[in-house]
Amino acid sequence: MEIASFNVNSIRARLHAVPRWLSEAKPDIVCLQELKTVDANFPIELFEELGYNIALHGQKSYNGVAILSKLPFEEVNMRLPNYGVGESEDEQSRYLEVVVAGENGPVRVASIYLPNGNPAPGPKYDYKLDWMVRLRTHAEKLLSYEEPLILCGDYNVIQSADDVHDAALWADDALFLPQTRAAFRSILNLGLTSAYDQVDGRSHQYTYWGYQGGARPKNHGIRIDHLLCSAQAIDHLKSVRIDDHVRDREKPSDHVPIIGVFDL
DNA sequence: ATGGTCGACTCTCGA
Repeated sequence: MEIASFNVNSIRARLHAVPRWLSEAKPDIVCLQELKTVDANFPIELFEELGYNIALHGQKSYNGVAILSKLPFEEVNMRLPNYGVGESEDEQSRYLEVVVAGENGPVRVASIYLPNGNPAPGPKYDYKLDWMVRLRTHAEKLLSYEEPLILCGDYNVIQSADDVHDAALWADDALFLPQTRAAFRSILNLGLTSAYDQVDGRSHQYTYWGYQGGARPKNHGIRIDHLLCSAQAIDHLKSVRIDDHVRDREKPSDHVPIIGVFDL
């Protein structure tokens, strides 16, 4: 089973780029982020024609997540539960979770668009940190099921200096502040492994290059898109890749897909 | 010499 994460930066601006990549890569499950549209304007038929079932949690203008799956959904859950942290409801569309039937039992997959948090400090940064606490609490609950679990998404976290071309330039950014990295580590420390880190002998590649200042040709990128895996998932991981060539095509997203191949 | 980000949406904000 091939499972991918792809922040598309507006699904309607990517009506060529996303289907093209899907028809080449043929992943079984794709977690999309930053749809930037309501469900009614999502191009459902385009992806159904490629053989996908679609779970949607859109929002006008900002955010929005979806999961495309060749396997039917056994369960679909929108929004992170509040767990008594921060605001009363998770009103921004940033979390969608499904269960599909794998060959050896259920596989739980989530599409996550973690808040950016800039400028920090400030209310947006507080929202990011609160959201990370809620995600941690929820991940702890999901891990208790002892199932293959893959939390895919744009985490908006630069985990280490190896994941950025010039750490000094990002020192004060919400994606790289020590508090952000500590919150991310505490999620990993529950027992989740980033699929990419599991593959030996690879120097860190990036998953995002901004549109400004020739970031892509200069390779001024960051690695912020991850597949976080439970033990029951990581034990079945065969390979991981980042399809960074799609960043050089016409009208690209600023992110590229990351794909994990699992024996599940 | 000029312009040097893009997307959604009213034109400025978010990333």
